[in-house]
Amino acid sequence: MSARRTAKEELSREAILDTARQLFIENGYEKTSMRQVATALQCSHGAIYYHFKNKADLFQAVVSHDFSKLDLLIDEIMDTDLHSTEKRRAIFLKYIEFGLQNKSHYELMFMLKDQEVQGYLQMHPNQSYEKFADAIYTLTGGAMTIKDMWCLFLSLHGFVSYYCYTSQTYEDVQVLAEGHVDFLMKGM
Amino acid sequence: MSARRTAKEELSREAILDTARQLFIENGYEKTSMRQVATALQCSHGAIYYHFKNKADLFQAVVSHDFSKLDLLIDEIMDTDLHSTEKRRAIFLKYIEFGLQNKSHYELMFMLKDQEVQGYLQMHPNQSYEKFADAIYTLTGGAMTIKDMWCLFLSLHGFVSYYCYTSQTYEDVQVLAEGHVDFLMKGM
DNA sequence: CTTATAATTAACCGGTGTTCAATTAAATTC
DNA sequence: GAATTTAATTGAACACCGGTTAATTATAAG
Repeated sequence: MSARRTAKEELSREAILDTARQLFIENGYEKTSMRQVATALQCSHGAIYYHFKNKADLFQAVVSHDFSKLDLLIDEIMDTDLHSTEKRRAIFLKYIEFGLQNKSHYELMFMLKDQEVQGYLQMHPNQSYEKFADAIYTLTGGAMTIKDMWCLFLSLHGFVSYYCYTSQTYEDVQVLAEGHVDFLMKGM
Repeated sequence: MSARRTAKEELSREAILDTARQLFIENGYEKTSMRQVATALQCSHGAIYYHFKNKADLFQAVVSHDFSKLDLLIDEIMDTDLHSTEKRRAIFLKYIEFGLQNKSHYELMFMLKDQEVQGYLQMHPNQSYEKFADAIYTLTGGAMTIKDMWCLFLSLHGFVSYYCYTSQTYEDVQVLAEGHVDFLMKGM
């Protein structure tokens, strides 16, 4: 193969990010290798190092881009004209969906303590909880205590956290997720 | 060094288990190597293979031993003469206490992603849940659905899982734990 | 034509789980 | 007590895989 691709086939930063994202999400940080990413991109593993300093840097780039997605999803729901109870239900479910469709991101936010990556990522894990709590607080008209909101959050987190460690996708456990959300709303 | 140790310094299965447990707990499954275990034991890495078939087998042996602890704690509560509602509360709280007082064990039991080991291990978390579910089922006189029980379990798991990744001890979050249990019992 | 750019490839270095012939201590037999 | 057998341990070797670097080469741009 030629030592440099033709213009149209040039490796773009975006293409690397997209492929890396997919693999990180699928297999997690540690079980995704630069060589895997390169193979999936059909390029050499060395090429990636032209665009990203190292593996942690690549991961950081992927995650920091996706980090605002959850906030956006919550905003979207808040902007619908659903009834507030339904909005609440939708947010709970969306939270689970997001967590399980971005398992490795979720791990990073709430569960990972890898020092190698930690150095690169100075983010607040509770940032996404704040967004969540604000929304729920608004939707219940302030009728819910801070404490109960935290319990609710932890109970959702339990679902995500558990299924993060299985190979099941969100689609696989969607019905269970809906049941879990119903269970929690019953107690509110 | 001689090719075989003297009788008193012979490598015992128990010694390997104890050292391996410590390392698995400290660093997790994937970041603990057979060579590390051997180094800590001051023996050769080959020696371990005389006592255990392979790494997953060693890990399995460590974890299966520790799993029975939780079952015992539940039995203890069931054998008290508390009222069934109080037993329920006590079991929930004990579950959290166990999880947070054995954070690394808990991680090993419920939060390990390794495919290689999950095959070996998946039986145990489920078995441990069965114990939990049986107890709750008995205490509610069969009034609770299987589904709701699983939700309850996941909601407890959420609490443990979250605080597993903080430096806080069970004592630090005991009040919060009691609140969480109350929150969940309210919804039952 | 020259230069900057972007890709390839080999290589380095350290790590992994696992196997196995060789070795030695202990146990058993004579 | 000596000879033999058995059991436990060693350490080298195997066959990988990992991140990262650097020299090299081919393309595009100026």
